[in-house]
Amino acid sequence: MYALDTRSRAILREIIRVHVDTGKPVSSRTLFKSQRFDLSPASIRNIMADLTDSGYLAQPHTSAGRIPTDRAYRLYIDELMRHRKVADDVREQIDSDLALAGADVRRLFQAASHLLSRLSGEVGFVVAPDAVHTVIKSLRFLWVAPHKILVVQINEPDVVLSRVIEVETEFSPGDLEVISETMTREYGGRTLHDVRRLLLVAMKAEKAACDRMLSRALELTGLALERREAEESVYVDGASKLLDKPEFSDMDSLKRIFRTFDEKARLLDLVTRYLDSKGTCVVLGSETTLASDPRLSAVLTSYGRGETLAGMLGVIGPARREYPRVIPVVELLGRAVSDRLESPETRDARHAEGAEDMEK
Amino acid sequence: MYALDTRSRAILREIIRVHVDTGKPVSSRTLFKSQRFDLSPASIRNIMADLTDSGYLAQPHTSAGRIPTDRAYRLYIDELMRHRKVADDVREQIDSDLALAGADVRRLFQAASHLLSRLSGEVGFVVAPDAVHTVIKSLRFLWVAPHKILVVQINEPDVVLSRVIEVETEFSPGDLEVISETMTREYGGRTLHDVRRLLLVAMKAEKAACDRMLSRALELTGLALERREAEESVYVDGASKLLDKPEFSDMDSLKRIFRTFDEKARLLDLVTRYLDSKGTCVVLGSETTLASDPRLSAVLTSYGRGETLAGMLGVIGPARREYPRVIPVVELLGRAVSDRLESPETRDARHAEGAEDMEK
DNA sequence: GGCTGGCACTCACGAGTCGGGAGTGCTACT
DNA sequence: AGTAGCACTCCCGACTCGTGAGTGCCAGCC
Repeated sequence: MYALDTRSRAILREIIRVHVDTGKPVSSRTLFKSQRFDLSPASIRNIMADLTDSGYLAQPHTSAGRIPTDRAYRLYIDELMRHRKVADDVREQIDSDLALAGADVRRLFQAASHLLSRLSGEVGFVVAPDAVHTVIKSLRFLWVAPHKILVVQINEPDVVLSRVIEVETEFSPGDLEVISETMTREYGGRTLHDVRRLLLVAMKAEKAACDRMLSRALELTGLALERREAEESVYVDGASKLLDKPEFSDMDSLKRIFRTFDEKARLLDLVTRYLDSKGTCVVLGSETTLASDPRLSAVLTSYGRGETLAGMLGVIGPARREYPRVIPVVELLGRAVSDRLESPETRDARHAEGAEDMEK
Repeated sequence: MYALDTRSRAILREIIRVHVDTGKPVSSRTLFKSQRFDLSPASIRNIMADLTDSGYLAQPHTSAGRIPTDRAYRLYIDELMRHRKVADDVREQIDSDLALAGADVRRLFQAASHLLSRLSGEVGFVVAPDAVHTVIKSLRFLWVAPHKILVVQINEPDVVLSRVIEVETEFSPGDLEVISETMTREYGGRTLHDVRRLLLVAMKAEKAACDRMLSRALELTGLALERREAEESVYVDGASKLLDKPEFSDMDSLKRIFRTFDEKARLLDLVTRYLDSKGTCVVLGSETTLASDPRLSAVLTSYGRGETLAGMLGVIGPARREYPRVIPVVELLGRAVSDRLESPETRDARHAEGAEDMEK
C-alpha cells in the first residue's frame, strides 16, 4: 500500500500535470482520453481509488474527480518531476533587469521580487540578509547637513548600505572621521548581530568611565545600526496575482491573505525558519501555517554564499503550480542575486562570457 | 431647480451622512425615523425625487433607496460639510511615527503612506518630489568598493538622498572628490530637471573636446541622477483595505484595481496632474478615470513649501468616505511631511513647544 | 399650496425545486 | 487483472415564487 508501483506513479504524475493545468478535479475519463495509458476508465478508477486510500488524492465531493493532496505534491516534487531548463530569454531578462538595478541593494531586491512575481505569475518576495549572517566590513559616518548624518555600512562581499539618521547633538566632520575609523577598527569583520550586542556592553561600561566623546560615538553607532523594521527588509511584489488564482476566489480568504502581506513581519517570521535549509525547498500549506492559510504554499531558496549574507527569496502561491518551471526560476534568481551582491570583478571572472550587458 | 433650498440641502446632507455610515441606499423611511426633519416619509420622498431630478441622487434600481451621486459629494465637500478637528492622539501618533522614521526620506515616505492608510482605512500613497521641483544643493561621490560609488545628493531644504551605483571604469577617491566639487559648483542650486538637461548638452560638447576626465565625470553624474523608476518614487500602503469596502466586493473590479496599484507608473501619471493645485483637493471618480475605475476617488494634497520640493500624498478609496474626518488627516500629514523634510532646527523653531519627542 | 396617509406597483433577494450531467463504486463477466 | 455495465450520488445552473422594502402617485387635509 505504501510503495507505489510504476503505473500508480505514472497515473499520479499525470493527474498532477492535468490538475495544475486545468485547476479542476481530474476524472478517470479525462485520463483515459489522454491516451497515455493502455487502460480502461474503470481500471484507472481502481488505481485512483487506491491512491485515494493511501492519501495521495482527494475528492472535493463524492462523484467529482480527484485532486492531488499535499502529500502527492510532496512526492511529485521529490521524485516524480523533472526540472525544466530555464528559457534563454528568461535568463537574459533576469540578467538585464538585475543589472539595471545596479549596485543598490534596495533596487536589486525590488527588481528581484518583481522578476519572481512576473516569471512565476505568483507573489514574489525577497527577505534581506539578517543580522546574524551579515558581516560588517566597515562603517563610515559623513556629515551631510545640520543634525543629519549619512551612515555608510559596507557588508562582507562589498554590499553597500546607506541611510541618513538624525541626531540631537552636532558632530563635526572631523569627529565623524575619527568615529568612522574607530568603529570600523573595533567592529569590522563581525556580524551585525554581534556588533549590536557589543555596543550595548560598551555603552554600559562607558556609563562609568564617562568619556563624553566615546559615549557619543557609541550612541551614534547604535542609532546607525538600529534594528530595521520588517517593512524595510521584506520586499513583496505582485500580491494581486493571487486574485487570478481560482482557488482564492472567495473574499474571506483573500482578505486574510492580503492583510498578511501587508504586515510583512509575519512573512519574515515564517520564511526565516527555513533560512538554514540548504538549497531550494518547497513549503506546502499543510506542512506549516504559511500566512494563516493552509492552501498557500511557497517555493523558496536562500541566497548568499557560505556563512555570510544569507537572505531568502521565493514565490508564494497555491500548491497547484508548475513546479518544473517555477523551481528552476527561483533557483536561478537565488544564484543571480548572490552574484550581484558580489563585487563586479568576481562576478565577471566567473561568467567569463555570458554577461550580455553589465552596463547601462 | 438648480438652487437648492435649505431644506433640500439638509436632507441631502443627512442622506450622505447616513449613506457614508451604512453603505446602503437611504430610504425616506430611514430619514423619517431619524427624527431630524418635521416631515412625513411622503414629503421626504418628494424632496428626494426633486434631488434625483437635479442629479444629486440616484437609485440603484426602481424600488431601492437613494444613493448620493458624485455631484452630491462635490456639493457636500465644497459647501455642506464642516471639517472635524484631528484628535490629539492622532496628532501625536503622526508626530512620533514620522519622527521614528528619522531623516531618511524613504523611511519617511513609507511611514507617511502607512499612516495615511491606517488613519483613513483606505489606500495611502506618497509620491516623491519630481524632477522639476527638486532643487539640488550639492552632489558628492564617494568610493566605497571596487567599481561601486556612493552618490550623496542633497536637495534644497537639506533633504539627503543616497544610493550606490556601479561603474565600469574605476575612479580613485581623489578623482571623486574633485568631481564632487566641480559638479556641485557647476550644478548646485538648479533643479534636477535642469541639471539632467545641462548634462546632456555638456556631454555633447565634450564629444568634441575629448577631455577624458571631464567626460568620465559627466557620465558618472548622469548615471547618478538617472531618472528613477516609478517603483522608487511612489509609495503605496494598505491596498488590502479596499477589500473591506462593500462597493468593491466583485472580483473583476478588484483585479483591475489591484493591478493598477501594482503598476505604480499609472498612479504617478494620474496624481501628478494635480501637483499644481494649491491645497487639498478631492478627485471624484467620475471627474477623472482614476485607476481605471470610476468608483474610485482620492483625497490628495501636495507637500513641500514654495517652489522647491513638491510631491503629493493622499488616500484612495470609494467616494463614500468620511470626508470631514479624512480631509483634515490628509492635510495634517501634508504639513507634517513638509516639516520633516526641513532641517531639524527650523522645525523646532516653528513648534517652539509641541515636539513631544524628536529623538528616539 | 404644501403636507400627509394610503395604496398599488416594482424589484431585488433568498429559499425551494428540479433536471441534467459528470463521475464514481460495485459487481459480474472475460 | 482488466473491463463493461449500471445504479447511485451530488454539484450546478435555471427556474419559480413569496416576501418585504421602497417608491410614485393620488386624493384629501390643514
